[in-house]
Amino acid sequence: MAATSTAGAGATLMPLLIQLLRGASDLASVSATHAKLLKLGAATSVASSNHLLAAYCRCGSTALARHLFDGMLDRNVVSWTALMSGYASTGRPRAAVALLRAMARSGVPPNAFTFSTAASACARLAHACLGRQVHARAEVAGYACDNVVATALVDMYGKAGSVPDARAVFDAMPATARNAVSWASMLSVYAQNALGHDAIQLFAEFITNGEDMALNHFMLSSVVNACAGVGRLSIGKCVHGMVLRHGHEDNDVIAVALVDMYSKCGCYEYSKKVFDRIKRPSVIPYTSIIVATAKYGLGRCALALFSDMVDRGVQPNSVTLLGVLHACSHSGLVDTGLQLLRSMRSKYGIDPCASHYTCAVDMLGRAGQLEAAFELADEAQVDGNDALMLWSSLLSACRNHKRLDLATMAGQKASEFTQDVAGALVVMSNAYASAGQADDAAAVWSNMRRRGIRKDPGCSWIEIKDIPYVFYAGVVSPADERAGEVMLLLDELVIKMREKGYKGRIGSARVFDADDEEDGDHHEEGRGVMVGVHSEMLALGLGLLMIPKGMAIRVMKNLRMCCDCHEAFKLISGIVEREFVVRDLNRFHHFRMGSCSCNDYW
DNA sequence: TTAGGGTTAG
Repeated sequence: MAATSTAGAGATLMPLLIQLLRGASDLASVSATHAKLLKLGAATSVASSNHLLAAYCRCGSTALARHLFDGMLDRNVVSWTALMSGYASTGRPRAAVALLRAMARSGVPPNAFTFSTAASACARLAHACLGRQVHARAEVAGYACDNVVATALVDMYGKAGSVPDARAVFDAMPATARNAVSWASMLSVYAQNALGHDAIQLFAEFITNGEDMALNHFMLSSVVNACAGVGRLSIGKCVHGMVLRHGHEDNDVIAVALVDMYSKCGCYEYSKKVFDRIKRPSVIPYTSIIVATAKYGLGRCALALFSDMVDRGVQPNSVTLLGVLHACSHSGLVDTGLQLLRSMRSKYGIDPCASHYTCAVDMLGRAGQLEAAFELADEAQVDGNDALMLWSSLLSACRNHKRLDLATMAGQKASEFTQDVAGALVVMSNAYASAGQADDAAAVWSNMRRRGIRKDPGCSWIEIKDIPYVFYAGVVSPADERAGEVMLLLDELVIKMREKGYKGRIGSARVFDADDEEDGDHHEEGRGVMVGVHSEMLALGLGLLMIPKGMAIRVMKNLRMCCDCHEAFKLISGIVEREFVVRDLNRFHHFRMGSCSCNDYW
């Protein structure tokens, strides 16, 4: 009789206890509820065990969840999937994938929940091979066309860097199955894989085809991110308008994306404005603005933002400190930077890693303290790709400071650490060239050509009336309507620059004098002629022709700007009395009235 | 029991 009454009480209490479990986020309350269920004799049913399992996973106790799972007499698909999800979300995605195999052996058939969880685990691993196996299993089981599974697969392929596979899964989804999440996932696949133009294209498609779906903050942040990557200011501004119209201006993730976008599009002031609107900035917004400030060469402002952040009790992370070091590096604040590197651990509890050392080595190298840079590089004790980066950066510092003896040493060190054949060859050819061994350098290049090894070509681009124009060094297609005009304009500018004493090159060949006999073959009606003109010069030329006076000309480049082009941009900004903003691989240069914001320290 | 977004040197 007593037993019946307990069972009766259990039946009444069960929904309440399940409700408690669903809302529980701390281990203590989950354990307490577990104890109550045991007391009621209701803890052994599959349903209640599954609720307990999920609750333990939610509060991060996968060990307890596993213990419970192992003791279950009967397990269904929910039990397996809940534990899998627990592993995936607590940093053990490999264990999650292993569970999928164990599940197959156990004979419990997986469902859509299982496959989307497994795909998400593979996404965390960024492991295309494992992901493909999950995809194949889902296909066989007939769940690959489920919209959640397909979306998880899109995300997985994207995170694993297989963009065409992601797109194929997205394209295979029936249009009616695609929802805001699937579109947003595909968009972020492009954005995360540095395919900003494709992301923007997809966004345009979404706006045209998917008007019935609400434009959500995930999509907005991804597309802002894409605009940042490719420097499409006009689209970025347009999306900012959408952010405001859809009421997402208080979303911190979008705000950070906007800070980053404006900064990467050369509009530091807008970037700062967006940052200043964030009510209580956390570490990521602070880091973002510090990095932006550093890239504009405003080292002291970046340091001020950093101390403001610390004063407000926001704990910096490893990326923040890298940003601060970067600020010191680009503003010549060597002592401050070194102090920070030495006190990272004691002050902020963060151990310097390869990236911090590389940044500090770069800072010393930039300042010409090459011996100290060598010592620090040796001290860093890094290997693999990190070491390649570290020594390559020191190599370029040695070259810039014309220390050819040290350049070959750094080049030798760098090439010890690379498996990338092309990378090693470029490093070595640079080292030879710096040491004045031009023949050796040329031999390396011809060896590369013979073996069909290529590096990505340098290019620059400029956006004019919402259209991006891309230029490669020395490549001006005669079919381009304005190519002739661009070359003519550059010719004229070079003559004016020469009058001001410019001796540099703006291409792979020197700028010729009209009376330069040696290069007489290139003469054309007595005018100086340029061969292999650098891509940023071509972009600037088109900008000067097409962008109305009074508007700044913004040029993007995928490599570092060379010293000669830097000098040329300075002079031209004075000659034509216009402002230019150049975003190169590392930072910004703002040219105005014959000088640059970097004060020639970069 | 399932899917999506932010900062990172050279």
